[in-house]
Amino acid sequence: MNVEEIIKTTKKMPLESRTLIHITLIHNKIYELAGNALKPFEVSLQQFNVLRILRGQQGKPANLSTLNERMVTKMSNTTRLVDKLLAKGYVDRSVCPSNRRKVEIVITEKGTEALAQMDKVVAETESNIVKHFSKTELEQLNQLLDKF
Amino acid sequence: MNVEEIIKTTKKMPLESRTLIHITLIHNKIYELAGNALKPFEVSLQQFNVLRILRGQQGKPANLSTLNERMVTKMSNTTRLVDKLLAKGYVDRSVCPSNRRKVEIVITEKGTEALAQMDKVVAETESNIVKHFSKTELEQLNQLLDKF
DNA sequence: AAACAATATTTGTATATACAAATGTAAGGT
DNA sequence: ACCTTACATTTGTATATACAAATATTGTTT
Repeated sequence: MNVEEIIKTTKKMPLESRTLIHITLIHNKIYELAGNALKPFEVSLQQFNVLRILRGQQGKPANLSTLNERMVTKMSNTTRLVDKLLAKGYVDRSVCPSNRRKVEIVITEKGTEALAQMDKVVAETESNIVKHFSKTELEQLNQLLDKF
Repeated sequence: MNVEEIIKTTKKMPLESRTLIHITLIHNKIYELAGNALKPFEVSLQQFNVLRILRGQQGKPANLSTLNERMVTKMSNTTRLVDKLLAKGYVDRSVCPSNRRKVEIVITEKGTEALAQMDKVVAETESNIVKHFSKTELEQLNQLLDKF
């Protein structure tokens, strides 16, 4: 990926700025490719993430706030995100009996099956995005990224 | 930045996935901090980028499509983005005399002045984000990111 | 020159996200 | 029991972005 070419500049920019623009460009690429991979399933990346979190619960229901703290969106939107998954039959939602303020969300059989399919295409896309990296380079990259 | 802590997982995830989640988290951080820095000026990051592109033109007007190809948004939204900057008096827009399909956008005096102020806070924010990196590390990071 | 295709931008609309306020429930103090 | 505060979620609304279609102008073909 050639930063200068993409943003069509010939000027030398400060290394700090270049780094941050670079990250943004890569993020856009990830977002676009993963989004495309998920398009056949009619779920957004965020919805896919929710499904993965729910699977990680291994049957144990998750509250909205639990989902929310593991994601990057606002609470109010998490509600609506779950609405979408509910409409597709991928999750169930019920009021928590011990604390009626909370809701309990679980992934359904249908959701689990769909998720397994999604995993395949997403994993493929991920490998494709990092295909130019050796294992050592990926490790180096992760160590550097940890410094942020 | 501790990926596992942020997304609250104890599981070991594949290095590929971890890398991409990492990038996403860093991008969110950049986006949030830069957005906050620009809030006092009431411009979005995208609007800031347009102003920078226009300044880079050094007086030469830019078409909408020129702006658009240097950005990450859709053409139709570039139109509306420029509308906002126009409303704030930061840019001028006129029909191109030689080809009336095109529009010519230039940054105004007011826009140039505001941009100079924005540059300061954004540069500060950028330095702050990469403050844990040495010059050599930033160079290494950029080389690795080029592989995407 | 009329008809058609290509280019540049705009408009309409659906979806996504951010922020503030409202709702319903639980817990603690008096 | 009543009042206040805190908690968990939802609703309302504004702004941002994506996608498709519409408009206006120019260039090309016959």
